[in-house]
Amino acid sequence: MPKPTFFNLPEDKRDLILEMAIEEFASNDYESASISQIVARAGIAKGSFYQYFEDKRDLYFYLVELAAEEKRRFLAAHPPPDPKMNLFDYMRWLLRVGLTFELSRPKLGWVAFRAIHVERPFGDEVLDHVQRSALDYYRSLLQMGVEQGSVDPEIDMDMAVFIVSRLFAAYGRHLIEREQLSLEDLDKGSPAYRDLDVTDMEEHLISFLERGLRPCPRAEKDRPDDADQEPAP
Amino acid sequence: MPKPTFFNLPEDKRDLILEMAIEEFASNDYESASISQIVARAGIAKGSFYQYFEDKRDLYFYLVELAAEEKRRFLAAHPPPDPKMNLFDYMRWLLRVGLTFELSRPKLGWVAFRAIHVERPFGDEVLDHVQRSALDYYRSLLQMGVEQGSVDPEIDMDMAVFIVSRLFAAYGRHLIEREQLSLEDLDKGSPAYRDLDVTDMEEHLISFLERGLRPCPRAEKDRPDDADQEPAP
DNA sequence: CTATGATGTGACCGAGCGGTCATATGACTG
DNA sequence: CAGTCATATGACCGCTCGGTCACATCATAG
Repeated sequence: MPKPTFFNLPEDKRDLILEMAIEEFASNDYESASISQIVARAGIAKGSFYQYFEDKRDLYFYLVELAAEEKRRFLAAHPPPDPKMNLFDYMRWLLRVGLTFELSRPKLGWVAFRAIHVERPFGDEVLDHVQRSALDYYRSLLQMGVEQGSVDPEIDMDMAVFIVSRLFAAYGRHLIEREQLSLEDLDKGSPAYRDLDVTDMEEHLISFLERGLRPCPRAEKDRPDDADQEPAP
Repeated sequence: MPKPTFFNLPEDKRDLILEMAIEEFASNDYESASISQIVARAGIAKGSFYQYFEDKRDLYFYLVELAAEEKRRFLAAHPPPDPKMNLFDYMRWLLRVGLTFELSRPKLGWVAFRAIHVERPFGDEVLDHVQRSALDYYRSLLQMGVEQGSVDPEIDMDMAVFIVSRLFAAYGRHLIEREQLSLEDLDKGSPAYRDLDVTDMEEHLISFLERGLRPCPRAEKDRPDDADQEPAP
């Protein structure tokens, strides 16, 4: 955790430092992210940085937790209209709010993506529970879908979690790349992306998931015998 | 491209250098991948390295092209039993062969993953065509599926390509992480993964894709009016 | 043998890194 | 005023980096 000194800082200064840190860790590996760059861009002395954080790793862990925390806060601040809605309507909401978050804090999104999917500079020490809690969230959603009757109970739950989590996680970055949106512009709150109409994409993805997950009226296709869903690993 | 000197090397030595280079670029960013580490592990002098490659970037580009080329070769060496088979059977084959490749050369897979999905140290200079050709491959597959009648022609093609490519790309890494397979062991040809029975996972993924993509006998659900597939962006 | 040209080598260079520390600054206390 | 304490600073340290270069090695040709 950052030292108390950091939290005693005026908010502007603290935010500026965090912004520069996020930018650095969003565009570089843990190894190549440079404290020297961060302090230079934030306009503080190297020594000051080490009054705020124990070391590089301290900052890194803080940023990753921050990313998770901010996303949680964002979701909580934009709750679905009806908490008991149909699973796929709920997913449509989740996809939309998740995208809005990713478009407004794209660099924070990259920090999390790197931490979860590309590098683990300190083993699974911290990340593990962040990733796991996201997966558990999807799992409970899908479980709810099964109970609602909107998800086929024959579906393999692990596979369903894999599919939904990967597609949802990739969705934002895919859209950013496809539309060639600039992370800088997005971060500055550029209104550019508001011109985007994503309802079609959203609809295509959700309706694909619905077709793939919902109970299937026809028999389980051509392999009717091995439909067990968890053949003890 | 590497200098002629590199290709004049005895095969063992060349392969050893490449193996160490792949290992380094698989576990590090472009920036943090270290030539010093590579030459140390390969047992050659720093000066020798620069007889073989122009510079770090030369090696990097070569490795990325190599990864793409090796995967193409692997697919070509394990062709599907019947080239005219049903789309989803074809996908089952592709998933299986792709997984086998990823399990036998996992580090090469990481080099490609980093290059395509996490970093572009030199703009889109080289990678673009590698990624694009993979996407075009999936697109033509799906197009074929439409013509076969196994894919719903109403499906949005871009979304379908997104879904299939992301899931296929994530599948191998997901399995490696889930089973906690060691990249070292896999690279050494450890037989460990042969004990794995992946047919169930495979079947779950493919049958999910089939449900999601196949023509839907029922009406287009509850939003029958806006079924256009590309409302000019 | 010598001469030549390709290949191998590691000390060396300037730069940037994470991190430290003696010192400076400034606000508050008495 | 002096004394104290939290904070700010940048020169500095040891290290590693990508890359270079003068030189060593060696096979072949004459």
